Amino acid sequence: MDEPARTERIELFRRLCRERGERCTVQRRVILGTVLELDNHPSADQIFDAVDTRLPGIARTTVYRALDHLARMGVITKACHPGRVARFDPRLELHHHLVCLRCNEFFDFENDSLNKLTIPDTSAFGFEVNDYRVQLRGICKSCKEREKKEESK
Amino acid sequence: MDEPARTERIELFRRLCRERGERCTVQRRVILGTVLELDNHPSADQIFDAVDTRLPGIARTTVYRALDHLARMGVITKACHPGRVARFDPRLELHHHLVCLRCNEFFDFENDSLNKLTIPDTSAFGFEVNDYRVQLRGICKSCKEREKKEESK
DNA sequence: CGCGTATTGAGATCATTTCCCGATATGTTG
DNA sequence: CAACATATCGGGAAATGATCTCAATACGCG
Repeated sequence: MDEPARTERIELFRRLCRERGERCTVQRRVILGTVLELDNHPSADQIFDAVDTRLPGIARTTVYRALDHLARMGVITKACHPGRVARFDPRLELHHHLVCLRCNEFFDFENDSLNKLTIPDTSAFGFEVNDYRVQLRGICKSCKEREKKEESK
Repeated sequence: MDEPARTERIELFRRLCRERGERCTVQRRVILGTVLELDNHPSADQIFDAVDTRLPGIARTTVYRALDHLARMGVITKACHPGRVARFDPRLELHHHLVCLRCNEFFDFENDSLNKLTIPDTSAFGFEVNDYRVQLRGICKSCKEREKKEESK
């Protein structure tokens, strides 16, 4: 994400904090700024490494807590995927994912017609929908190549 | 899932194993049968507890390995969700999920129009799509109620 | 500027999953 | 249907990822 967009998102966070009486700490702002620079849906650990160069000595715990807070505030989101480590997504706008069922990796996927779905009525569940993601599930390029190689042995 | 459907799925597993030269062990069959009886997308731990009553003394490790194998064989799937423990889904047919971004819980959701999407072309990524899931992301009933209660304090 | 309170840092702890290796069971072949 | 080669199992240890606790600190309000 480019610099103006990052600044804008950080300002949004600042505004939301003020409105909701939440604290906009240095750590939270730097962590947010860092996530916005990473693509490929970084894990907490990758984010920690990147943040540690900007705020040396920051605690791992703080990163975990801040990421949770940022997600609760809606300025980043937690990604849905089949892997076991939490992964975060700086992209709030509608987009979709290719999910590999072999290696659990996932990739952004843009598609106009998938962006035009009408959100169905979920009130019977008392569930309030904010947005949606389509997950196209299958096998990624590198897993396919690896399996082909193993077969031919 | 009812008994005839479970038997059929286990037979499918047996057939696939034979075709692909994989071993169809007692443990794998019992673990598969158990997952098919559980709804609500059981975790490995819940599955272990349930299997332990049928094959007392089974190792936790075996359950983890078998679940992985069953997913690789395509007779169950790993679910995509924002939580940190792996969850498995006995349902192979097209269906969708309501995903709560507060508590990370998710629920099955059936919808005809969501079932009719045409799978877009992903060949540019070298990605082979098997099927898809739409995840409606938002806040579930109990989280909404809990937050309302906390607000009014 | 000063106060009350939420957040931070550090390390311990917990939960979940994976690894290692000797023992066992599976599927195949004669 | 017995014996063999090999993948899988069991058990315990280890790794990984996330959370808890509590004293010290810093944020935002007035």
